[in-house]
Amino acid sequence: MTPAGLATPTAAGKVLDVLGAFGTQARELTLSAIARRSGLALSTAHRVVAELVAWGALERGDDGLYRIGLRLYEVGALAPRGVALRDAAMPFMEDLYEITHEVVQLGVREGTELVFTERLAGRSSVGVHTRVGLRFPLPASGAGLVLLAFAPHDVQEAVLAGPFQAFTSKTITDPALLRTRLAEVRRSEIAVSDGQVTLDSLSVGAPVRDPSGAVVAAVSIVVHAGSQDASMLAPLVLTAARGISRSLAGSPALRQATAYPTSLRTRRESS
Amino acid sequence: MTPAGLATPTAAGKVLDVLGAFGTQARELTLSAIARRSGLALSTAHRVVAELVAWGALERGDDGLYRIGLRLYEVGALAPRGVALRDAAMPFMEDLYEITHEVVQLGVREGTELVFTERLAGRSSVGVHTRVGLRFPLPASGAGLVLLAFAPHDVQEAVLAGPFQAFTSKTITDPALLRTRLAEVRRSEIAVSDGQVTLDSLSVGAPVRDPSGAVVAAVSIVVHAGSQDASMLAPLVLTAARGISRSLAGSPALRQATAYPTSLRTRRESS
DNA sequence: AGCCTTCCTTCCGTGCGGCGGAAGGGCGTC
DNA sequence: GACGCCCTTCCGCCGCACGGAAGGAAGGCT
Repeated sequence: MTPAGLATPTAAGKVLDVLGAFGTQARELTLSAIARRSGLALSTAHRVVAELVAWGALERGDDGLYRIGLRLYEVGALAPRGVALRDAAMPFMEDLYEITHEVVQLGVREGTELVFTERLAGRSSVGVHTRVGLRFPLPASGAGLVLLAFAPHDVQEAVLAGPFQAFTSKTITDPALLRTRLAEVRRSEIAVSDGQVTLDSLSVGAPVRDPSGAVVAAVSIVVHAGSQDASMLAPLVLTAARGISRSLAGSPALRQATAYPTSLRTRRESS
Repeated sequence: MTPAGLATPTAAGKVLDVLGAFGTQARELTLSAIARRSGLALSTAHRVVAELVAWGALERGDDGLYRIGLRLYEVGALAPRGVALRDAAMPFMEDLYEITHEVVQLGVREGTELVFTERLAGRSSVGVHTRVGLRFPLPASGAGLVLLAFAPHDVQEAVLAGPFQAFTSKTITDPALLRTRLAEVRRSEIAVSDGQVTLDSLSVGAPVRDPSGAVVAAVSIVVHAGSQDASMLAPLVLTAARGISRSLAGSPALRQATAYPTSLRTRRESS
C-alpha cells in the first residue's frame, strides 16, 4: 500500500503515514515494521506511535505488536459512507444472497476508483478476488460502471482520458465505446460487465441513491459468465438497490454530499 | 467528548484532537466547529483538516461540511477488537435476541472503562440508554463486572481504589463487597447486575475468550428487573459467550494480546 | 557459551515547519 | 446596508519535531 520511503515532511502527515502502514495484510506490526512501511525514522515512529497509543488510536498487545485501537474503530464507524450505508444495505444484500447464493457486493466511489465496502459470499459462489477495502478501476466492473455513469463530469473525463487497465480481452479500453455504455447505464439504471474482470465472471450493478437522488453507492452481484439466469438478475439487483435507497431515506444518518438544503449549513456546534 | 480548550502542544496530537472532535452527536462539522471542539486555532485547524482531507481521513461534502472519510473507516475496520470480534459475535447475538427479544450487548474493556461495541435491541426491549461507542464504569453492569473480574490486577486495584459512581441505591460502592462479587464471577463465569444502573433493569453477562483463554470481551443481556426468567438467562448468555469464543478460535483474524507463542514475534514485514 | 541479529528505548542539538494573529472575501440574515 | 459567521491566505517568530547515535534486552544460530 504505502510504498515506503516517501516520508511526509509535515508532522500531521507522519501520523497518517503510520496509520497507512496498516492494511488487511498487516493488521499487527512491530514498531520497526511501522517505521519501515511508513518511511519514518525509527525514533520518529516511536514518538508518534506512543502518542497514538496514549490516545487510543493504536493498541499495544502484551506481545509488543501494535494494532489498530478501539478508539479509531469508533471514529471510523462515524463515516457516513461506512456504517450508515452498511446498516441500510445489509438486509437487502442478505435477501439477494439468499435468493441467488452468488457474490453480492456493495461499493462506493473514491476519486477515480471503486472501493468495495461490503461483501457477502458463500462457498459455492464464483471465486472472485475482491475483498472489503479493495480498490479497483471504475470501468471494469458492474458496480464501477454504475458509479462512473453517475459521477461528476470531471471524474468521468479524468477516467475517459486516463490509461485503461485491461484485465481481459473483453475489458473496455475504447473511450467512445465507454461513453456509449455509460449513457446506457444512466438510462437503464443497470450496468452489466461481462468478462471484463475475469473471462469467466459476469457482474450486474445498480445505483443506490441518497434522499436527494444523488448516487452514493452501487450494489452488484457476480455470477459465472454464461449462466442463463443473467438476464433475470437485473430486476433483482435493481430492486435491492431501490430498497437500500429507500432505507437510506428513512435513517437520518446518511445525508450525503451533494444536495443539502442550504439552511442546514447554519447548524451550530456547542463548544 | 473533547472538552475543548485543551489544545495539545504536540503536532501529532492536533490531528487526534481533530478526529476527537467528531462523535456520534457530531458526524458532520464545519471547519470552525472542528476548531472550537478541538480547541485549535482556526488557522491551525484549517491546515490540519486540509491534510486529513488530502489523505482521505476526512471528506468534505459539497455543502462544506466535513465528515469522517472512507479511508479512516477502512483503517478502523482493521481493529481486532472491532470487526473481527463483531463478525464472530453477531450470529450468536442474533440467536440470543431471537430467543429472548431483549437487549443484547457486546462490550470490551478499555482501561478502567467498559465500551459497548455492538448492540441488538427490538422495540419491546428495556429502554436502555447505552449505545455503541458509549463508555461506562466497569463495576455497574453485568458486562463490566465480567471484564473487571478477568482484568489484570493493576486494573482491578485501580478501580477498587478509585471513586465509585453510584447510579442507584443498589450500585456497589463498597470495595470489599466488590471483591467478593468479582471472585464469584470468576468462579461462575457469570455476572449479574441487578438494579445497579437503573433500578428497573437487570443485566447478565458472560466472558468471551480468545484462543489463549484470555477474556477479550463480554456479552450481556438486559431485561426488566423482577422478570422471573432472570435465572434462565445465565445458561443462554453463557452458551452464547462460549459459542463466540469458539468462533474466535476458528477465525484467524483475532489473536489478541496476552499469549502469543513467542516465535510469532519474529514475523517480518517487507519494506 | 558466544556472537549476531532484531528489536525497543532514550537522549540531545540543530533547524525547519508548525503556530496563530490578522486581514480579506463570500454569503445570509436581520 | 450592516452585522455575523464562515472560510481562506499570509507571514514572522518560536518551539518542538527530527533523526543520528548509543545503550540494552531478548532470542536464534553455530
